[in-house]
Amino acid sequence: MADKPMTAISPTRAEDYPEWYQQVVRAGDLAELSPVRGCMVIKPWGYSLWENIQRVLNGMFKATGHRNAYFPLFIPLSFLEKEAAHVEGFAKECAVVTHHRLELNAERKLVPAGELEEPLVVRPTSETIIGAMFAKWIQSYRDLPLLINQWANIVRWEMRTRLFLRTTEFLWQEGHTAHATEAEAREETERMLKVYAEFAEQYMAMPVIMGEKTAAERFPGAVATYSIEAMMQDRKALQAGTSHFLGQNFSRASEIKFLDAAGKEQFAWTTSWGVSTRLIGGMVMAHSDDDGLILPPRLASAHVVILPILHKEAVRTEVLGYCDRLAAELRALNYCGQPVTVELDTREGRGGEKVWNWIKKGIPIRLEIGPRDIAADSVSMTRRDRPHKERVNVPRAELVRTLVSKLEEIQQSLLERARTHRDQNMRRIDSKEELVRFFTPQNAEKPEIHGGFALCHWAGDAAAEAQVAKDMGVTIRCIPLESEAEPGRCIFTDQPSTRRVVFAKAY
RNA sequence: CGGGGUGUAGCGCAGCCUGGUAGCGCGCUUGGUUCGGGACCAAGAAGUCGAGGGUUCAAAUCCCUCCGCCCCGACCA
Repeated sequence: MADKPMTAISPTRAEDYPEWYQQVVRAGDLAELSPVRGCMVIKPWGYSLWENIQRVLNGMFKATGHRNAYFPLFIPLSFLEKEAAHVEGFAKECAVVTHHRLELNAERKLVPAGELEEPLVVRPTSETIIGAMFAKWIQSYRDLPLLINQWANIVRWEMRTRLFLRTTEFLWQEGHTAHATEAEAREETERMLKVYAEFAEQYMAMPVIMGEKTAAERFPGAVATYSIEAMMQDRKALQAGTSHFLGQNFSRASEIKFLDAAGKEQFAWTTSWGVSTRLIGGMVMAHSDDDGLILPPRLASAHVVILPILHKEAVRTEVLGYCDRLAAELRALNYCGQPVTVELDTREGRGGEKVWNWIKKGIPIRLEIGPRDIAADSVSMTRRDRPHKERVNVPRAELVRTLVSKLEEIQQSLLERARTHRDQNMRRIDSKEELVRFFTPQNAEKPEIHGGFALCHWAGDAAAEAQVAKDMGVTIRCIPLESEAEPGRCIFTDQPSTRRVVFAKAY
């Protein structure tokens, strides 16, 4: 029996997808678990992904008229109590600060001493505290719309955590806006959802479905919640971003009132929307393979690595000099409005080991340069989206001329690959039996990758929705916004339905 | 919070059943040979065996208590 091909990551996706994911994150040096339960340390290679995400999204938020601000980490308990549904949704996962001082006791142990009059909640989201400030800032219709965003950390005390996908503390961005009319607020909700969808597809190379959440999946306190849903390589759905139309629920709770042009007092209409470091987990699961990370060039921590081949002492200086000059020339190039980023790996050590190191880190392009290449004034290039053996020699001048378009080719090939994968695993399903078959693995002991997105008619029956979630762990991910209206009958209740919704297992 | 598992060197593990004072692989350090795709040889550093208590001449090993972590479930971006 032949051995299976050696892979840098073990287990492979097919063998054990969740474990593969953890190993890819670790081997790619993105993040690791911290001494604090459920919290992660994001390492430099992973954090630069977040910096790139921030940079691009910030530009998109500014372009749509938003401004950044910062609100406190601590929220008075009483603020959270103001909106009934909101309380219910978040109370169970709040971290609470009750003391403000530590003292040494007789055993030389630090113990909390000064009890707070009112406990402070570490923000699980900031609607209430931002609402309190909005109430002060808004008096007139001339103060509207108010379009604010903040980059912040959030704490939600989750039972189970996974690196990037669900951690106790995570980084995110939350936009909060207030408007004079319902129509304007609804428009904003949709606008930002589209910003997220564009970002996911154009930058993360991750195709998404935009849709509205059912009541069961709605943000606590929202009138309507919308999301972008992406399919991971194990065919499960990842909610990658949300946008909420909050109606007047929070403006009533926080008394965000204004005088309209007719001099009449009205409650403002608000929205909120966010994406988090979860996006990084999504990017990993959308593109990486059994040899580790594959990063989309537009967000990659770096674009190119140059690996000088330095075996012979005699030519060492010459090789390094050549590589330095090439690195400088490549850095002067522009990709997607940013300078091309180049890593020059001059570490000691065997070439093969270093090469695999960069494969696992997912860098889009590797260049190996030794005396033979220099003699020919060419470099040996390998693309992370192609097989590792597929190495091409490119004349140096041509490399410099075509590097940017190569990066863009990789970006597009990743998007195409992800789109094909999603489309191949998205199916119209017209009976409950077929749905059960679709989401039932062949091997119940050790479920293989199965299922996908099932497009089914559903007439809005919450009981049927809850039942399928309980029986199979399958939920309605969203009611797609861009699908064609199509009359049909609910696969559970046989009631008339106007359009299909997306059923899937989810993260 | 319920069910299951696990804790021994930086990481991954063996040793425990049948007590005798610490071992393997990877990594790390040093030297050498190698080197155009995951090298090899040699020497070395590194562990209060999760914590506390008990039994014993003797405990990683047996007994009791506590703690951490992981997986499954309920909850979630």
